[in-house]
Amino acid sequence: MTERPRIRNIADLAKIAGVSPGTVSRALSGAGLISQKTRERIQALAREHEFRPNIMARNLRIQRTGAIGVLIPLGHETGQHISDPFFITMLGLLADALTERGYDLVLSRVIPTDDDWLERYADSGRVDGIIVIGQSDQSAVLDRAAARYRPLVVWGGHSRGQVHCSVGSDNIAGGDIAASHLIERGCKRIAFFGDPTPLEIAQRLEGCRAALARAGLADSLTVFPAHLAAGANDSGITAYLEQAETRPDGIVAASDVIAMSALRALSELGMAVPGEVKVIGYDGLALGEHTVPRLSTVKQDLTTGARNLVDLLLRRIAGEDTSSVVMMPELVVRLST
Amino acid sequence: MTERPRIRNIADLAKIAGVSPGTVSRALSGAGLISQKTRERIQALAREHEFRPNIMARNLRIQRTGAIGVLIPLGHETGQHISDPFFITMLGLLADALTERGYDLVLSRVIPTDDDWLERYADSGRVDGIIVIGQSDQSAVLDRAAARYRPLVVWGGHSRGQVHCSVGSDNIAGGDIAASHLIERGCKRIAFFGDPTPLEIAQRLEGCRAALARAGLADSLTVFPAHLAAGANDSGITAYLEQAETRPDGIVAASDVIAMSALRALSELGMAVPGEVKVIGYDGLALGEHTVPRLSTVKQDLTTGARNLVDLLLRRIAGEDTSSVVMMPELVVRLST
DNA sequence: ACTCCTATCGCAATCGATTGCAATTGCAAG
DNA sequence: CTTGCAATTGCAATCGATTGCGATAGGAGT
Repeated sequence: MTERPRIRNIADLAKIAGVSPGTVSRALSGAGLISQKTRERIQALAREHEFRPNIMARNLRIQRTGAIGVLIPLGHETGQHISDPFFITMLGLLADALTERGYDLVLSRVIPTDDDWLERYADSGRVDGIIVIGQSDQSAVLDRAAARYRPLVVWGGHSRGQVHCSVGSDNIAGGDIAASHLIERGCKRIAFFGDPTPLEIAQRLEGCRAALARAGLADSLTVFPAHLAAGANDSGITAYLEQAETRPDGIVAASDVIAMSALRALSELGMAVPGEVKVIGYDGLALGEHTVPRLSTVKQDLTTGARNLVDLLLRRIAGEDTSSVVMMPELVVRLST
Repeated sequence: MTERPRIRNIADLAKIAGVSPGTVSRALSGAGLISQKTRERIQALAREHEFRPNIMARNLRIQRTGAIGVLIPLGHETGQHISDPFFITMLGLLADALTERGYDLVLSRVIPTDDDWLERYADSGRVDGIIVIGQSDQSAVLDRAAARYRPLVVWGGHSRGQVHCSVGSDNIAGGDIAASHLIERGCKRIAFFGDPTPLEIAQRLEGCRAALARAGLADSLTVFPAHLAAGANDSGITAYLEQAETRPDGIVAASDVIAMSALRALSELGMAVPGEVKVIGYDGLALGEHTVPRLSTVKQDLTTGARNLVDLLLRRIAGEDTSSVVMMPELVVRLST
């Protein structure tokens, strides 16, 4: 309607405005020494022509992509979807936190087949920094990459001597809280449902053990290595619960999703919750509000967790050196215990 | 260990190799006229020096970003998380399909405050194409954007006269299937749980109505506008079910998540499922396997859905013109009906 | 009116890879 | 040994925005 020649780049706009490309750049980027008048005039012109500076050119010149990679390693269970509601919750929170700080979130699922998937990704130059959700069984890989590639933070557990910067809740304390709660409720035969291959799960189990030891119930603990992924569990859990000699009166699930599977299995076996068996989950997902019965759980504050992840990452990108953050989990009592 | 001067760009490598930058480019990009010998020599050199061409420069020259934007508009329920397991399932499948085709997936949550969020995003130049998950109540916005911006596909319902290219299941047929199933099971007073503001939900309701009309039960349908988001429902659903005069004997839920809330509410009210009330969900998520009782549902094949989305989008990027795809949903009978 | 200073603006190099076109090399045929 | 042709390689422009440095214009001060 206005002009035929579409404005494709900053130079075109400069021509129309009768100034140099540099001036247009300064006018549009906000900062820079430039007079109020010309700035407003050029911005108005840009708006009128619906012109937006090319981001790729900007990225090249500025030497940053404006994107953060979020990686989800699926080390301990190949071939699975990200069916865990935990991920989406975290992902949504990260998306918010990153958008707020002006970054895009590029999502990549990774199935670690070799030992340098992380370093390859870091060197690919597609992102300015990396957030890894969950250590899975890749702690060594994470440590190696962190030694060389600075802008990297990880959601997960913290262990002594760990090189990479992590954010997560105190899994040992969390496991302790869960087990202690069941003990208070009178449980004597406690089972832990979860595969302790990933670091975090191992820590939760460790906390469990500690609580039981304090109560003199150390040898009453049984461990069933249920998978984290929804759906992979069910027949196994049912079979496990059917063995009368190991039938527990309290279950500490390594995640809310596992707890959910346990609840269903118990229901099908006709075992009352919390009457005969008490069940407590881990994570504090919204999901737990909808189970039958509502799920007691150990809640991690994922909102501040996501905020911490982004905060630490951006500080690392800025060159700062940051140390890991461990948050305290919190008991949420609902109706399953 | 080898050389001090780190190889930062293609020119450095060229110097070392004793060739021109152009030759290095050709050697590394795979294609291009170049002799076997030099290609292998240069590739070996690149590997040795751990050199990877700068992606941003490549993007600028090639005029493509190699990224696809996945947008999730949250039009009808502001301030919510993406707590819906449906999203994560779809997201995971999309991530796989896109990675397979060499694209990155950049995730953005959008809370539509104005009418041109989509066009702004499209013009931002950050991505080569856009996939929108769910029409929400933004059909008009989608249509307007689609008229101008080609590489755009949408997961959701299809309606006559729709401009944008969509992939989704036949929601009308799906609603029909759900209601018909309940009718076959002997239900007389059917309730639809779901807020029909989004197009897809409205279509499911329409299908429901059609099935009831055929059975002569047209005026027995009640609609409760439950929110899609988990957690927003519960008190409302319980209150609704407590009103004796409207107590249904069959519930068609607009999503599996809503169905899950319904199951829990029914359990708390002491109403047996499927004895007193039958419940059927919609989506076919893995989640449904873990509810008590296991959830009957109308399943959409999200795997081929995601594949279709990516396929159509890439063809649109290539300049082709594609029309919408409607897939047939499928009844999955479990134990809640 | 003249000098000086500074707030703005223009110029041109730069980021790093790609690619059309021209030049060179190699090889084989005559 | 020379010519011809084709396979490789080099050259240099290009993608579009940013920014340090130098130039200019405007105003202030005397």
